[in-house]
Amino acid sequence: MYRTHTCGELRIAHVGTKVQLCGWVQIVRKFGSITFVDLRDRYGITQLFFDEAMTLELDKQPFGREFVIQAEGQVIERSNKNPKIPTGEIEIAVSSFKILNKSLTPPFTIEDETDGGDELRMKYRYLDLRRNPLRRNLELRYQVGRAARNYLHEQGFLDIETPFLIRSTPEGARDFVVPSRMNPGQFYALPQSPQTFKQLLMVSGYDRYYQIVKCFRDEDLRADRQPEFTQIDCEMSFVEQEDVLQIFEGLFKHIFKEIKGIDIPEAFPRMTYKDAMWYYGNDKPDIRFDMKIANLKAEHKVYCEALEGVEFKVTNEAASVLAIVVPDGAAYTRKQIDELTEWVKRPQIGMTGLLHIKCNTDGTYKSSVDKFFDESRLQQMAQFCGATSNSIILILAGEEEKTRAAMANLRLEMGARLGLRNPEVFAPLWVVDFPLFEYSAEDGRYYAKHHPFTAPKPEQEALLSDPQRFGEIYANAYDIVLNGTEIGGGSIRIYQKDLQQKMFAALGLSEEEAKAQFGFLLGAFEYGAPPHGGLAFGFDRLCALLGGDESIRDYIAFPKNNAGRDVMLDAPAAISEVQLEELELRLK
RNA sequence: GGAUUGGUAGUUCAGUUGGUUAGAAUGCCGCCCUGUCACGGCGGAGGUCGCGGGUUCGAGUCCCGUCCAGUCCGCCA
Repeated sequence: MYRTHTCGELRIAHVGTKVQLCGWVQIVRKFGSITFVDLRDRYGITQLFFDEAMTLELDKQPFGREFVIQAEGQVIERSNKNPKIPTGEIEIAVSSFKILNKSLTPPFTIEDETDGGDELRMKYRYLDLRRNPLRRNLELRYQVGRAARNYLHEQGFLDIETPFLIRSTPEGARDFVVPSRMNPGQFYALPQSPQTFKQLLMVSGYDRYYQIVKCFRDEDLRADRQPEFTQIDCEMSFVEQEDVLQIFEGLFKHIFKEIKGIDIPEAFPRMTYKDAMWYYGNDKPDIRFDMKIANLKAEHKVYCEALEGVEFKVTNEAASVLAIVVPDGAAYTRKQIDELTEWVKRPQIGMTGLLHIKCNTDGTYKSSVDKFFDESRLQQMAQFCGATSNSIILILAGEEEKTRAAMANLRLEMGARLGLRNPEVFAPLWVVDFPLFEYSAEDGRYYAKHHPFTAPKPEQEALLSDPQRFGEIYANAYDIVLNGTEIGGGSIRIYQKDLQQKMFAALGLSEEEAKAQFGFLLGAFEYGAPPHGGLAFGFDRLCALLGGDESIRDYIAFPKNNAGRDVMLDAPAAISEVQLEELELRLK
């Protein structure tokens, strides 16, 4: 037996007990002829006391940080207690010890606030994972997964595995591909999601399915995007959108209750995609704070009459003129406004300028466009924006999509600056009624907004045969959004063969292509496919948000860097000539 | 594919207008210390300033290229 207790469990009540502990040496404090050693495992830290005789034993061999040791001794009450740690009232009077393994000096400190940079921490991930913050994150991840499984189990869902080696499809993200040795020149693809499999399971009658499952996308990465990531993937039969929203709102509330101890009794707010774009500039509004966008002008249509009949090129030539009201902003200095202007002019935002109107406490207005707008027009605009006294109205003007995206970013930035984006406040909502298609001007065609298996609103099915009106079609597709992050999305699916074929055709797939790539699904739809729908949650993102972080990297035990590399394994890497030959991949 | 920030001791960073022998903190090593827990005191070792080229009497510092890392845009149905 190596140990009788962990390093986190001994208390004053254990005094007198003979114990054996194992763990890593956090720090050695030599104090003349006696020695203190903090011994660490994932449960905590316990202080070991080496008296004069034991210190002499210690000094006989190299000993230092991160050595793995086993120590035996009696639990004694400390003469100087440490209230900062749970085991701080006791220590172990070591009577014998054994060095189980030595350690090099670690390249960074194994402490909550480490001195290690990101790159180093990634390279020595196994050391980084010894640190409390990472350990807590992985424990949180486990608990979130457990809560989800418990809830879904209670709701009668079955966890069914689906294959990782599947077929590449053209729609959506790039696939990771895997060459097949037994089928030279042919490739598997790793799934971007188990979408078609879960639909087939519905056809097979498994009417409530879920899986916490890895998905793979070969696209460029971000702080919240990894090439392999985990989804809580769910699908249900004989449901309408309302049923799906109810079940998964319940899942969400259950997770919040279990993980954060937060009760959310009321139903989540719902917002249409149109409203989200109109009032927040994107389809994942952060509703922890208000600051809605005022549409003075949108898609060349003027909504605020103050803009009419003014010889001002910037607003006249813009497709959109959007504004937000920043409370207490009337006192902004020239310097602050210039800095905000520079902020919106950064290439990532890409605006050419920022207009403002100060709404002073004395009822007067001072703006950067006084030359063009008289006092009454400024007042009219302020009223339109709902501006209160002592605020500043920030205005962006330009091309529709770009301006809307820029205003969404500016809104988030101002919210952050005003401290309105508290990570301990959670504001979930459903965004519903997504458009079925999204037009790509670059490719001159429509793409599925969600995916090609999403059903149009039933009353709009007929429009599928009229490409001129694709832009008008909406879907029973929905996202769940938390604090400005999309953490899940889904839809009611197509379950009739004819409709699915029409959808493929609308997306530019010929009948042959559709049959070659999705023949299995079309075939299945001929054998009694039930109406169904579902959704998938981004598990990594959900965990990061619950942990109060933006980046998902520290919620994944072994993540990749932003170039998709595993710097610990140094993967991806070249493979041998023999492997290349077996796979018939060698360039001849 | 693009924008941007960074790369200097094991680590985290500073390094002025281009100018003597490139610094600090921490870690590491040695000595001292019987109640520490961010222990303390004294001493010491530790550098191809990412790499290549250029400008210059002289480059950590300026220029060009390149590699690596971070953030963002494009991309991510």
